[in-house]
Amino acid sequence: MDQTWNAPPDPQRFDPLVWEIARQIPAGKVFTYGQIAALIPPSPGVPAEEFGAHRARWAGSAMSRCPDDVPWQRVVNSQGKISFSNPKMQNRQRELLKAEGIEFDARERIDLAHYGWRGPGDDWLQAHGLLPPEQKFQQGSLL
DNA sequence: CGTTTGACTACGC
DNA sequence: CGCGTAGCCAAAC
Repeated sequence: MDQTWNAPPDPQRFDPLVWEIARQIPAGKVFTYGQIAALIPPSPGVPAEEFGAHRARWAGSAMSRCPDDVPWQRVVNSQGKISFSNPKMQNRQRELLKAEGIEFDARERIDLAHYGWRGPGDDWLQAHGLLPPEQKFQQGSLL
């Protein structure tokens, strides 16, 4: 539970981008915190290395504050597991995902190879000022 | 005002 | 494959 650095230096820019990307995730698919964050350009003044080291957690932080129209249940961690520590919330997310046709294995894990979303199209990314195709997912090594 | 508590991930055992 | 650790902030109690 050592959370370290919870929020980006520019949540006003970062958070809305996280939410907008999450809104693109289709029902029946899931995306990870790290994958969302990997599409966002580094915050001004933050070294790429440092940004990469914390962005996934920052994405989680942004999701904790997301507007009602964001399908928050479709965002899981890099292991394909639900990231809530609160059991009540874990159940809520699991039920919502099951209702969308997503299956969990015996260890409460989702098979990302099968249910993982491939991400927004390059055209969409470009239109939203996000990372160009050649940099997509390549910043750091996070998922 | 000190403590507790987090929607993460990679990596080493 | 499961479990612990680093990272070392900040808002809510």
